[in-house]
Amino acid sequence: MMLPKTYDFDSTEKRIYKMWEENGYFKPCNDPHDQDFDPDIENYVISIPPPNVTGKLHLGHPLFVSLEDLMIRYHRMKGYSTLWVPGTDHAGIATQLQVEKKLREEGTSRKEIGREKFLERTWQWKEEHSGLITEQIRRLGASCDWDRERFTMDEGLSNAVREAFVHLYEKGLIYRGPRLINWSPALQTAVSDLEVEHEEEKGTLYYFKYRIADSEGDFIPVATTRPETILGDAAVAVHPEDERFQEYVGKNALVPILNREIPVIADDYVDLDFGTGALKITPGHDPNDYEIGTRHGLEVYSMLDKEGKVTDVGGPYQGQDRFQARKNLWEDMRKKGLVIKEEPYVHQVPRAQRGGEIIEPMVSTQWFVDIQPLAEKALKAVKEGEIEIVPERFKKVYYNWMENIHDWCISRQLWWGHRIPVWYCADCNQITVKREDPTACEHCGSEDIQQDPDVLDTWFSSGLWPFSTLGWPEETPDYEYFYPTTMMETGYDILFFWVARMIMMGLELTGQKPFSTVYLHGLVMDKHGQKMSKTKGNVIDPIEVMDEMGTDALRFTMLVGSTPGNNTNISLEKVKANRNFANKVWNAGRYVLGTLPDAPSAPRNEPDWTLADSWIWARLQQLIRSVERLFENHQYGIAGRQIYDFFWSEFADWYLEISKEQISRGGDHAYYTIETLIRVLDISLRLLHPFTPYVTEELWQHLKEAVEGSPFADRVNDWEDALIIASWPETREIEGWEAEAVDNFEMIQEMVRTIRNMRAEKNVQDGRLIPALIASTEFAQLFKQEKEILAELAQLDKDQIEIRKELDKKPEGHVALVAGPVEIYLPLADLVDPEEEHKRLHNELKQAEGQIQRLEKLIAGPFSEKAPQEVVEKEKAKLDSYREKATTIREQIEMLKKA
RNA sequence: GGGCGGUUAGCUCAGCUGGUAAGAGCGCCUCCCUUACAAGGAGGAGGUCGUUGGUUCGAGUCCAAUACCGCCCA
Repeated sequence: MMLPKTYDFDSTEKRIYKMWEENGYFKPCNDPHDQDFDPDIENYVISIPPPNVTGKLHLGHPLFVSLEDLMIRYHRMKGYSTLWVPGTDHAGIATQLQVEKKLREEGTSRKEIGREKFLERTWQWKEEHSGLITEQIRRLGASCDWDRERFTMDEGLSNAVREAFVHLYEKGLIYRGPRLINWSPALQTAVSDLEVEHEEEKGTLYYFKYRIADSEGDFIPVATTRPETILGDAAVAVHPEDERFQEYVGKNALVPILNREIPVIADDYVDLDFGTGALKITPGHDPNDYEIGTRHGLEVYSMLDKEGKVTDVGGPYQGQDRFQARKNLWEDMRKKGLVIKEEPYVHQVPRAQRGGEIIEPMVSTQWFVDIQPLAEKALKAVKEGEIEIVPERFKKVYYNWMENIHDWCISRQLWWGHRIPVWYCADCNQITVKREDPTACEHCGSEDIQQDPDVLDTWFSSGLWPFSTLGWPEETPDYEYFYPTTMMETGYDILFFWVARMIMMGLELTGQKPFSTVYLHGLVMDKHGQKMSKTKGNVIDPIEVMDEMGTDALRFTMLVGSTPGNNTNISLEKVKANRNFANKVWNAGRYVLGTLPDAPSAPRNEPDWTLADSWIWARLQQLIRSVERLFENHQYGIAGRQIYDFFWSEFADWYLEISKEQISRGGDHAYYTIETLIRVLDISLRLLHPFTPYVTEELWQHLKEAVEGSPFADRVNDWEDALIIASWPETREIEGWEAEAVDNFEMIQEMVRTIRNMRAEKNVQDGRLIPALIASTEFAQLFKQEKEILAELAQLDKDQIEIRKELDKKPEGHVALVAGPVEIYLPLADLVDPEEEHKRLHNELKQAEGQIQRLEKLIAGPFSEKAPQEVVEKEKAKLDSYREKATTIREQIEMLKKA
């Protein structure tokens, strides 16, 4: 069968994916649901970081999918019972916003249609859109077990959420109360600290007078970036050691316009050098002030309502929008002579991660997780090495966050999500917290109970993901066998959102770590390291990329372009280069398949391996060992690059070319060369499979089929039905012959390069075979043996190659070349310009002499004594070869002079 | 304010356990559409590895300062 000249990913990918899935290759090879299940077989489990159920693929997805799929495929080939659990989360805010937008377009709203109807619509929306993202993940080649796909709002996972909530509540780790939280006036919900971003923005610093009560004319100057919050001030604070304001401490100050009396307090939180050195304290609207307020027992005034409008606390400004009130109040204060000055000022503005609206810190009654006890355990698990974090530096970040953690506000004033399992009794005012929906108050039996209207933070449910997806709280077979999971692979940007919370929840709820290793990847940026955004117009759509260049190209780009924990800059040029690589693999495969018909049906003798055979085999074994070591250290990018280099620069560029000559000899040479081609290609495809699954599977299938119909049919007896489940190449011990083979082959390579170089320099026409005279004491034997190969690769006339141990006389009219200790003479008399030759040889001599000098100095120095013997020997050998080379060049120059 | 990362060829980046005049892809220059591949082949130009100091026989790699860029936390 003839393969197309170019790898056609378009016609391949869908077919291959379907074949994998239909054959059940994505399922664990040892499944607790099977008859012959063996609980002792080692497993390897990843739960996917669930993407937003109604989301669309962006470049972050190919990165994590490629990495996780690589880990899974590698371990599957190694024989682990691998399970990759796919799924999506309900993304409370994002999804609700999408549906609300839709409703708006229809001229209605969520409030208008009511909760029940709204949820119906949202489920409908989810059904319509959830297919997209999973379809796209499939397209990336993800080998996850789709039969185990989960969604955070599935029945099972909802039970898990409920169990978690009630468990924590019963343990006293969940409480409800008024606290300062981050409020989003536009979304009309509380959000957690993590969902607020602090951006530096230009603003104004407003200076004004805080008058002292009963002390006409006295005032404390105060500066603020948010004058409207003056309405909620509860104190004026000065530094205890600040002499300027000492006399006022203990007295009262008058809130501008409102004339409310508030105390002047001393607290060393105040920065003496900032602003005026005095601070207004607004416990109801600033986290730091809230803490100071708690310390000093200050009143908490809430001067803004949930829509960001001034409350009755603000007296005359009641009902005004927060920004309007700022203007009006400031204007009124100016009229009263309380304004000192304004100056431009850059300050941190809290904005909603979603939507970018300015977040309003305010006091609100919400549900919280008492996080300290959970954090302690989570901290310990990482500190004691029970959970490994890669790269290691993120451990510090993790510790720092865990050690300064704040209670987690988990209630959201949304409709889309897990409703809080708490019921309030209208009769006795007590609350009922239940795993099953109650029909009556558990305290007084009243049936007049109402469920809390709020839902839980989406991250509350995703924090349970590694175990809820396996069936927890039920002790399912999956949960028992696959939990704890092995690897948590995700972006470092959600270390806190996700990883940290999963560790806390996992340890608390299951009593076990949720996973052994955390691997954090970086973010995907554009080719200049800029964040991709619609406004910058630098967004790359992965779907388009796959359409144009294939999935393997995109995956390989992601994998080799990334270093753990570092951002990855991606550009179409890079993807293109890797598309070319996929095509290279394809064509090398085509070539190997094409050689099979030339193979004799059986060898006559035991194999007599050529230098090239030995070399490529030694290099391949080296590669396998290296890849193994790199995979163990999670250095997937480097591993990929090494495989790429081996395949292209050694296998394709050298061995394939040499094989043509060896096959043309026929007989055993042809037989064993073709066998080597098959073996090296097979192993290369196996190594490459986790990186570029499609092209390797497709090609491997062709290879298998072709070999089955060839004299080598018995070689594929132990090949599995598909590459995806084929065994991973095993590392072999070094047998001792390898180093010499590699050294000798490298000598051949140097010879060939030297001659090619000269051909190019002298513009010798491609295809023109030239004679050569080669002299080397050490390598004459080798060259005689490899004469055909040399001729083939350097385009020499093999009948006119003369190889000698030494020359009694240098030939005239030749171009003289030196490759290491070897002299080469090419009879290019017509092309030789003595002057030019002299210059060239002189340059080479100069270079060699430079090296000699450097090495002599090195060896004469303390290096010889202090460096390991091996390294010293290597340098000495180098020196010798440079000396030889220099001598040869000098002789050649002499020769040239005579001519 | 605390912490982290980056700074290597024109561009984008590798460089794992320090080993000896630095690698890749793209771009550039010369030649070649040879029966695996022009999405290719052969050859070439191009870098005092941000700066300064230190450790070491030996530093792009380890340590310390410093500059610039970026990120996280407060």
